[in-house]
Amino acid sequence: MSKTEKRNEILQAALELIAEFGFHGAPMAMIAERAGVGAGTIYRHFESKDVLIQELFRDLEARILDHIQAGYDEGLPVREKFLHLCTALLRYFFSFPLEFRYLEQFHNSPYGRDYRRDKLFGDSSNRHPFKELLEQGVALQIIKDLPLVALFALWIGPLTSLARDNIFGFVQVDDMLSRQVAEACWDAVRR
Amino acid sequence: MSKTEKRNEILQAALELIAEFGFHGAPMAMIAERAGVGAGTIYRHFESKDVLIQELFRDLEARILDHIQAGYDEGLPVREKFLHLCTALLRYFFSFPLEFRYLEQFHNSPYGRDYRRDKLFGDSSNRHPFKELLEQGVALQIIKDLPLVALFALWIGPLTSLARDNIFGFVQVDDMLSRQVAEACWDAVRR
DNA sequence: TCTCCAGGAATGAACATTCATTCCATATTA
DNA sequence: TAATATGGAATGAATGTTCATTCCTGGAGA
Repeated sequence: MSKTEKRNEILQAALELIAEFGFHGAPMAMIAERAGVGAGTIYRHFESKDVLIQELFRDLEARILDHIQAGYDEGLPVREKFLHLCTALLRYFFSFPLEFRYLEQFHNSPYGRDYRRDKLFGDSSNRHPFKELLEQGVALQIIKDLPLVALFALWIGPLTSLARDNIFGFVQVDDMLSRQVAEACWDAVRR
Repeated sequence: MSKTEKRNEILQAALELIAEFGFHGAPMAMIAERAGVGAGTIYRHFESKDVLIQELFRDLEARILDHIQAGYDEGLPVREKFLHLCTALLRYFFSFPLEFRYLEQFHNSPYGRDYRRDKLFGDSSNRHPFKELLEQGVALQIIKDLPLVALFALWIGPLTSLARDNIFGFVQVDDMLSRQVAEACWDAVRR
C-alpha cells in the first residue's frame, strides 16, 4: 500500500467511525484497526487527532463543493440556480450519508463554531456559490433584503434538517419531495 | 440547603458547563465543584451521568413548552398561531442561551436521535402544539401538503439556525428581524 | 435545657477504565 | 547494508464511579 493509499484508508476509517459514533466515540485505536494500520502509524500522517479531524473536514468540503458546482450554470436565473443548489446539496447528502453525518458532527462542535466565524467574518478568499447567489438575488431585489445569516438559516437550515431525518430513516425523501422542499425554501427567501 | 435545592444546584451547574463545554468537556468533578457539592453527592441524586443528562433535558423541555404556551390562543387563525410560536421560540432561546445550547448539544448526539425517534414514532401521549398546528393547517389547505417531517424542517430548522448564530454573536437579531424570519418561515410552509 | 445518640446524607480520596500519544524492536525498501 | 516506515505494547493523564468515613440533624432521655 502506498503512502497516499494508507493516508486515505485512515481518513476513510475516521470518516466512518466518527460519523457513526462521534469524535469521542471513535478512539484512535479503533480508527487504526479499521484502517488496517498500527495506532502509531496514524501519527506519521497526522500530527494529532485534532489535525486529522480538521484535514478530513477540508477534504469533505472540497468534495462537496466540486459535486455541487457540477452542472451549475452561472447564466441561469436566480431562482433556477437556487433550486439547483438545493437539490444538488440534498442529492449529495443522500448519496453520501457518512459524509453528511461527519459534517454535522463537525459543525456542532467547537471546530464548527470556529470555522463558521472564519467563514462569515474572515476574508475567505475561495469562492462561495451560496453566498454569491444570495447577494446577487438581494441586489436584483428578487430575494428578501435580510442579513446574509438569516437567509442562510432559511435556506440551509431546512435542507440539513431534512437530510438528517432522511438518513436516520424518519422520512423517505424522493426526488419529488426534494423538489417540493427546495421550492418551499425558495418561497422563504424570495420577495 | 434542602435536598431539592441541592438537586437544582447540580442541574444548574450541569446546564452551564455542558452548554459551554459539551458533554465530554464537563467532567462530573467539575460539575460537582460548580454546584458546591462533593463529587459523590451527585450520585445520590442521579444514578449516572447519563441519567443526569437526560433528566436535565426533560426539565428544560417542560420549561420551554410552558413558556411557549403562555399567551397562545387556540382560537386565532393558523397564520397568527404560527407566527406566535415562531417568535415565542426565538424569544425563549435568546433569553436563555444556556438552555438553547444545551438542547442543541443534546439533539446532536445519540441521546437526541433516540429522543427524536420516540417523538416521531412513539405514542407520545403529551400534547405537542407545533404538530397540532401543522396538522390543522394542512387539513384546512392553508399549509402545503407535505410530510410532517418536511414541514418541521422548514419551520424549526431556520429558527434554531438563527438562534445559534445570534447566541454566538454572528448576527444581532432584534424583534424586527425575528418577525421577518418568522414570516419567511410562514412563506415556506404556507400554500 | 442540655447531652447524647441514631440514621441518613455528604464527602472526596481511591479505583478501574479509557484514551491520545510515544517509543522502539521489527519489517521493508533502496 | 543503511535508512526509513510500521505496528502495537507501554505510558501517563483524565474520567466516571465507588465506598469507607465524616458530618449533620432532630429527637429521646435526664
